[in-house]
Formats: sequence, C-alpha cells, structure tokens
Amino acid sequence: MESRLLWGTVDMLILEVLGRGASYGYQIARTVLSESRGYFSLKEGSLYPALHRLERQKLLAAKWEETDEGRRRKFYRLTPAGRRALRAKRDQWEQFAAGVNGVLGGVRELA
Amino acid sequence: MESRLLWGTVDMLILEVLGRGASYGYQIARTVLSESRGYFSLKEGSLYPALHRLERQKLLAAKWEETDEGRRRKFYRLTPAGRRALRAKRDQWEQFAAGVNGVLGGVRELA
DNA sequence: ACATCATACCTAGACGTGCTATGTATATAC
DNA sequence: GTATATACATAGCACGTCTAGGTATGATGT
Repeated sequence: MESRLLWGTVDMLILEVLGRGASYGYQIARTVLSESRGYFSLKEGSLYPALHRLERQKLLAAKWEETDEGRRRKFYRLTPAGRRALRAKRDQWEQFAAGVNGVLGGVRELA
Repeated sequence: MESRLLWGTVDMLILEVLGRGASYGYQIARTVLSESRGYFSLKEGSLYPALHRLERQKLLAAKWEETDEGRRRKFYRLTPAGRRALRAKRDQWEQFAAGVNGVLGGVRELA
C-alpha cells in the first residue's frame, strides 16, 4: 500500500491499542495488523522509534517484564496525558477524514 | 491541524478536483479549501511541487492561458493515466480509512 | 502617487517520520 | 544445526509538506 497515507496515524494507532490495556511492541504490531484487516504492517523501524518518541513525550510509561520462559518484554501503558492525546488525535482523525470525504464527495455535498 | 495526516492525500485531492474539469493551481487550492470545510489549506509550497510532480508522471497535462485582464494561468487537466490513478487512489483511501476505523473501532468490530 | 490586497506562479532548504537493512538474543520445532 | 517465531533496538535513507522568500499584474483605497 501507499505507506505515505500512514503518516501521522501511527502514533494514534499505538495510543488506541494501549488505551485498551498495557501491551508491548511486538503485540501492539500484531493487534494493529489484525484489527486493520491485515492492512497495516507497522514495521519495526517505525514501531520502536514511535514508542520511544511517545515515551519521551510522556504519553506512555514503560516497564520491563520477564515471562516464565525468560523472554524480556517492555510493557507500555498510557499516562493521563497519553489518554488526552488519544482523544485529541481521534478528533483530528475524524475531522481529517470528513475533510477528505468532503472533497471526494465533491460540490454536490455542500448544497 | 496535524499536517502529517495530509501526507499522501494531496495528490489524490488535486486529481479529484481536476477530475471534474480543467483548473489551475490557485483555484484548485481554493476548491479544496472550501470543499473540506476549511480544513485543508494546501500551501503553495506543497501545491506547486505536487502539480509539477503529477505532470512529470504524465498524470496531468498543462497549458498556459491568458485572461482578458492579462493574467497568466496554467491550466491542468487529467490525462487518461491520471484518471486511472485517481480511481486507484480513491480505492486506496477507502481501504486505508477502513483500516484506521477498524483499529479505532477495536476488537469488538471483528466479532 | 502610493500602499495594500488579491491573484497567480515559482523555488530552496528544513523538517519529520516511516522504511529498509541490520544487529542482538532466546525458545521451539524439524 | 537450521529455521522460524518472538522480542527488542538503531543507523541511515527517502521523500512529501511546510516555511519563507521571490516575481508580477490588477483592483481598491486614500
């Protein structure tokens, strides 16, 4: 797919998934993949930098955990600021999509 | 607004407007602005390079015209390839928006 | 006359983010 | 012992949008 479309939505998608409970990078990517009907692959080179960026912006908090089998996982959860950011980004997305659909719909829609 | 969202849609918006008839840069920008309910400002630094890019890709054809008052305008119209590209980009947009909305809707939607 | 705004085009350079490619490490399966 | 899935990470590239600047004309106002 045209990956340029994804610009600006990756952060929102990550925040959205984490809004439903703590998770870690690898699992976030799989969740996004399945819920987008296989459309967004969310590559590692985008995912991890994005997580670090969001953590640096205090929208996420991270904590290392270890499973029984000895796997290290870095769990992230939303901070209060992250929750606010998620709401803002959802609003932005809705306005944006409405704007695009307005143009795609053409003059006819505006009566 | 978060202009990063716009990435990858500018070309589609331009093609869309031109799909309804020939137009020129300045007017395209105003059309997009009004039809998106004032949401997309489509700056000159994005608009003109995009037009040149699309022309270079043979999706648009350009022709200089002069009005009675002596204003120079560069009219663009879709080529057949441009019309095909528009259809493809609309499809991509729909899939993309469905993907985002799938994630925003969450697991619940997938039953 | 002179300023200002809208119209109308153009470009250089900065910026940010998603991608490719690569690296590390463990567990499981064959 | 080779491959695959899991799990994290980073360097550097690619490239479209923006900021900021430029040119030029016509209309409007004082």
